[in-house]
Amino acid sequence: MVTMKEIAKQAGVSVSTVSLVLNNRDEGRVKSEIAANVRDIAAELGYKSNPLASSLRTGRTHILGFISEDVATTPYAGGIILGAQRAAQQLGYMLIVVSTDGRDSEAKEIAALQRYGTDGFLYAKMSNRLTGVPAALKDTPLVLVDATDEKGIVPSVEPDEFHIGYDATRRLINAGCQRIAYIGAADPIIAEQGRLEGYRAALAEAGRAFDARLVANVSNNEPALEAVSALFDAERPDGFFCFNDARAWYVYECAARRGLEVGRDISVVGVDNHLVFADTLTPQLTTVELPHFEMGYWSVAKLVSIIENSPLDDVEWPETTAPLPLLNGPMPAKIRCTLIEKESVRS
Amino acid sequence: MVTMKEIAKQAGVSVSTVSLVLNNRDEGRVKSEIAANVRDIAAELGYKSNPLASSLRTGRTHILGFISEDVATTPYAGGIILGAQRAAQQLGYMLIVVSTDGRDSEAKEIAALQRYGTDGFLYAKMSNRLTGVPAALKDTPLVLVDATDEKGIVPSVEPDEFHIGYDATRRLINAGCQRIAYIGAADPIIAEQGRLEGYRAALAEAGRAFDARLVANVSNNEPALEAVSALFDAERPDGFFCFNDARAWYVYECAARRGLEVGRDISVVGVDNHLVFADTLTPQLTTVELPHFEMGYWSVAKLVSIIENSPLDDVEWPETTAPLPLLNGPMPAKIRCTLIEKESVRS
DNA sequence: CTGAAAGCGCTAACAA
DNA sequence: TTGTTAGCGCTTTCAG
Repeated sequence: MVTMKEIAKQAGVSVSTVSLVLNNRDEGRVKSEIAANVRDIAAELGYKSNPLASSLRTGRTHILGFISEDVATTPYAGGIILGAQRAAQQLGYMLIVVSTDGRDSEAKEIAALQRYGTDGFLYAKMSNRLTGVPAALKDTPLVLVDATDEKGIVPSVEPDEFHIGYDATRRLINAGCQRIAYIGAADPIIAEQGRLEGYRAALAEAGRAFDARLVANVSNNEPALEAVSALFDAERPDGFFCFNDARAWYVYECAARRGLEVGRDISVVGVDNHLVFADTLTPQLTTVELPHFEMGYWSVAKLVSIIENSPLDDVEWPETTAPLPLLNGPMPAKIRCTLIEKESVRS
Repeated sequence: MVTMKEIAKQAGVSVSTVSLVLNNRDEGRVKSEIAANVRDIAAELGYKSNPLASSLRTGRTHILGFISEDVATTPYAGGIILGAQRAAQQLGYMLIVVSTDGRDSEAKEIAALQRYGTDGFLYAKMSNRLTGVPAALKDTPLVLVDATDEKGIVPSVEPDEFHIGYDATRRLINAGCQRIAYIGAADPIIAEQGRLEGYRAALAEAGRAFDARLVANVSNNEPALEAVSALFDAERPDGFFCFNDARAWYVYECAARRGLEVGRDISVVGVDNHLVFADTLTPQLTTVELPHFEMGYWSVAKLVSIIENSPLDDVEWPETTAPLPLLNGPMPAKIRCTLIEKESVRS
């Protein structure tokens, strides 16, 4: 590893000058030719700053901690982490991801991260839950990811749940479905409430009455299949909006057993958690894509803006697939979901 | 953060004495009462070493890099990473996971990690592939995870693919299946070859002829379902060994369409990549569990033993579910897979 | 058995 | 405009 000392020697200047130049603090402090020379030598020698050494002095490690309960075990989280990592890399930070199983390991992991001088934390939960914040994180720069602070204090980045439900239901309406069922989640999470509201709003807008019999709230367990099965037979829906793709699987299974074909006899829209379905396996499923990558990216950008006390505006946005408008016409296609940013309440 | 300096002041000794004691290098160098006193004060004050500061002097950061191509995007990897993280934590290391999409980002990520003074690297691929090793990693302590070095130089930890195929097929034979199909992968990867060999060996051992018509090698794409469907109708197998659970899904779909019930009419064993199936969704699927957690754990333990030049024996093994023996009798159940450790060729 | 002192790579006052 | 110096927290000779 080439150090500033070596560059200083080669350039015939002192280390502090090199430090000034390489940190772009040389404006009006170092003669421009010297600065240029230093930069040249640094480039030539392939100098890479040693962030650990500088952290000792500055107290900034440029390390970010990403904490999630079980997120890292699910593919769902992959995109978020990828996006977070990309943002971190572009902004000159290193992301350390830890997934904690239970309450106890969480505190331990946080402590371990803090020993490494983490500059700030991302805290992620699955499926937009209301959540408390670990005490150890109170006094650190912090952004919640796909979660909402129950006290409304900590800033967060989360999906626009209402529009997920709204867009999905609109799509089914536009596809000509007459009886649209909602296969929801049994847990009291924000995602569930928001999506259900969106479903109702879309129905109302189309002048249709809400019918509670068309709604099944199920968990990820054995009886779920029976519940969906019962709904299938009792109500004979021709459209299904599913809370996630695990729920969509139940619909697929029921359809297969009844000789119904998805895409011809019934239409299904599921929110994509990447939990169950690969695209190739379920070609007829219309998925609402959660912008996981963007969620991760945005979260890190926001965290860094807090840490560096800089505006969020000038972060470079990654090239991303163009948002797909809500189309009339045949299924399937992708529906793009938007994100919400909740500001911190404390100024 | 409480520093050694403070402890030294409180104890009325110098920092170096504190350092000696807290690193357990005090034997015969520091009077035992003083040592005890220092330890007490450290505990009382809740002293945590600052690994970054010590790394400056020692050149060891106790940071490990975990690199994987796309592993982090798939749930498959979750267990590996969890295990790796656990081992790292127990051995006093911090694990930084980066997943690279393509070749270019890989080099960049490695460089970024190396700037943070990574002590060593884990390099993971999915499904046990033969792989080359990035040039930048040549001179670092390195262990391959679920992959095999094509040159046979770098040590690796990987599943025992042969036994996966063997155990799965045995299970189907013992369950009474007469015509056992193998739904394999189309890619030329070690996992595929090994599992197929295991399948053939189990058949041979049972005195059954290998029948190529019962084997379908498919990719994760649309035609796969047709291929499985064709096999279903042409050969009418009553047992299926599937390369992974994505392949098992095709079998489920085909069965559902034909009114066949898995667990009654046909038996299915799939290798568990957690890609498609949650246990609750496919109660009748017998899965060969890949010991992802253990693979991650073992890999890190091995890497650390290389870095610290210490024997692998005294690493504490995590409590793990007892291995399930191969049972005669009814399906379903779990089959446990063992791991192989390949030693480095260079002594 | 213990402490003083140097130094890891870098930054930030302060002098010059 | 540049260099000197001190110090971040820790480890490690080397004297005492």
